Amino acid sequence: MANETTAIQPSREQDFPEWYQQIITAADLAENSEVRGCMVIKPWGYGLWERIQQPLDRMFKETGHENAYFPLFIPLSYLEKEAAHVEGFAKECAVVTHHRLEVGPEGKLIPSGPLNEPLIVRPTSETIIGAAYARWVQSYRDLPILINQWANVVRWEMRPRLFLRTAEFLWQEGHTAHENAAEAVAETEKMLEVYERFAREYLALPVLTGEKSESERFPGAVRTLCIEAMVQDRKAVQAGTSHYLGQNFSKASGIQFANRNNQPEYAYTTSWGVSTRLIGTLLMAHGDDNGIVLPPKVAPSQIVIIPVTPKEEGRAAVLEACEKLATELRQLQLDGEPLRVRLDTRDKPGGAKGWDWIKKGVPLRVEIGPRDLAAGTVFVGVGIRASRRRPPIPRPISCNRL
RNA sequence: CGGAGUGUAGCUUAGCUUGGUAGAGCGCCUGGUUUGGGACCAGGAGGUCGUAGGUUCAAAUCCUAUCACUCCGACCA
Repeated sequence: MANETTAIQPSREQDFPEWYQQIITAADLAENSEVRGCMVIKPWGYGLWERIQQPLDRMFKETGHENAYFPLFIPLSYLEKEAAHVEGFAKECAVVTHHRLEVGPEGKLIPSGPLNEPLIVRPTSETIIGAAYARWVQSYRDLPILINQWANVVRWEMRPRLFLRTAEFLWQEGHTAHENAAEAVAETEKMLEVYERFAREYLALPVLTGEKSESERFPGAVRTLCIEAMVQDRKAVQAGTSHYLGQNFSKASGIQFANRNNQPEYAYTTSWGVSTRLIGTLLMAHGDDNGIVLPPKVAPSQIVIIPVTPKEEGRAAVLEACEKLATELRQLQLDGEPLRVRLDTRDKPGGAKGWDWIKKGVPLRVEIGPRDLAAGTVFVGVGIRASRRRPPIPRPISCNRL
C-alpha cells in the first residue's frame, strides 16, 4: 500500500474497461443490481444525474418546451405501426403479459390473469406520445407541440455496462410536432445545439456534432443528428441524439391537422434525448488513475472541508472553524447558485477521508487543522491534481479558482 | 441465440487434481494506541460451500441433473 502511487488498480493503460468498473466502485456511484443489466444508482451517482438534469431542464424550458409524463406501458400494437421502428426495437423489448399473481402448489407465485393485449415496457415513447398528439392536434393552430419528459426506459441489453449500456436507464426524451418540415428540422438542429452547449459548458466535453449514416439512424427517423464525445480509450461515445422524424410517425399515429389551406396534412415530428450514458461518458473522458474527476458545475459537492483533529484537545475549535468556513463559502456563488459545500465529519483518519474525496472527484478539498487555526490558513487540494500537498493559503479564500 | 468459464462470509477469494472438523485478505463490531497523505495492536461477530439427487463409513472436493451468473461473438442511448 505504501508504494502505490495511484488509487485505482488497474490503471487506464493496463485495462481500460476494468479501470472503468473500478472508478465507479471507488467513487461509490452505482452498483450492479441482482437483475441483470439493471443498476442501483447510489447517492453520489444520482447527485451527478441531478446536476445534469437541472441545467438541461432549464435549457429546455428556455427554448420553449414544457415537461409532461406519458405511460411506462405501451400497447404492443402501437409498436407495430411504424415498420422501421418495429425492426429496431422488437429484439430488446420487455413484455408484460399478466396482471396478477396466484399462489401455486409449492407456495410459488404464478402469473395469472393474462392481458388481452400484451404491453411492452417503453424502449422509447414515440408511439404512445404520437397517439396522444393525434388526439390533441386538430388544426395548424394547435402546433407546434413542444414537450419533454424525464423518464426511465427499458431496452433489454445483452451486454450491460454501468451507465453506458444498461437494460433500464434514465433519460429525457423531447417530442415535438410541427406544421412544416423546415420548422421541424430547425427544432432538431436547435436541440442538438443545446446538447452541444451543455456538454461543453457543464460537462467540459469537447463534443463533435454530426449526422448518423443510414445504418446508424434511429429506427424510423429521416435524419439522426448526434453529439459524439472522445474518451480516453480513443473511442467516440454517442452522447446525445436529435432526430428529424419527418411524417413517418405522424402517419403511423395519425397526427393529422387542417393546414392553413384547410387541407388535411400529417405533422412533422422530432425527438431528442440524452441519458445516464452522459455520466459514463463523463467518467471515461475525465477520470484518471486516482478516480473520477468532476467538472465543478456538475459536482454534487464542489468543496469538501475535512477537519484535521489529531488530538482530542482543540477538536471542538477546529470543527467550529470548519463550520464557519462552510457557512462563509455557501454564501459565495458560482453560476448564480450557492457553492455546494460539504463538511466531512466522519470518524475516520484524515488521510483516508482525503482519498475518499479524491476518488469521488470533488473539485476542491479544504483541510483545516490546529496549525491552520493558529496561522490563519487552510490547505487546499485541487481534485484534478490528486497528489502532492499544496502550500497553505491565507484566509479568506476566494472562489475565483473555480 | 452460438462458444468458453465460474458458483465457498457483505466483497475478493484459497482449498477441489489425490474425499477426512471451513481458511485468508478487505469490510464490519469492541477496546486501546493513533490521526497534517490510504493507521496499528488485541479481541469478536459473520458460512445451508448455488440447488437437488447419487457414490461413500465420510463430499466444498467425485458423478448426474438443474438453476444462476460472468466473459467472448451479433444489437444498442
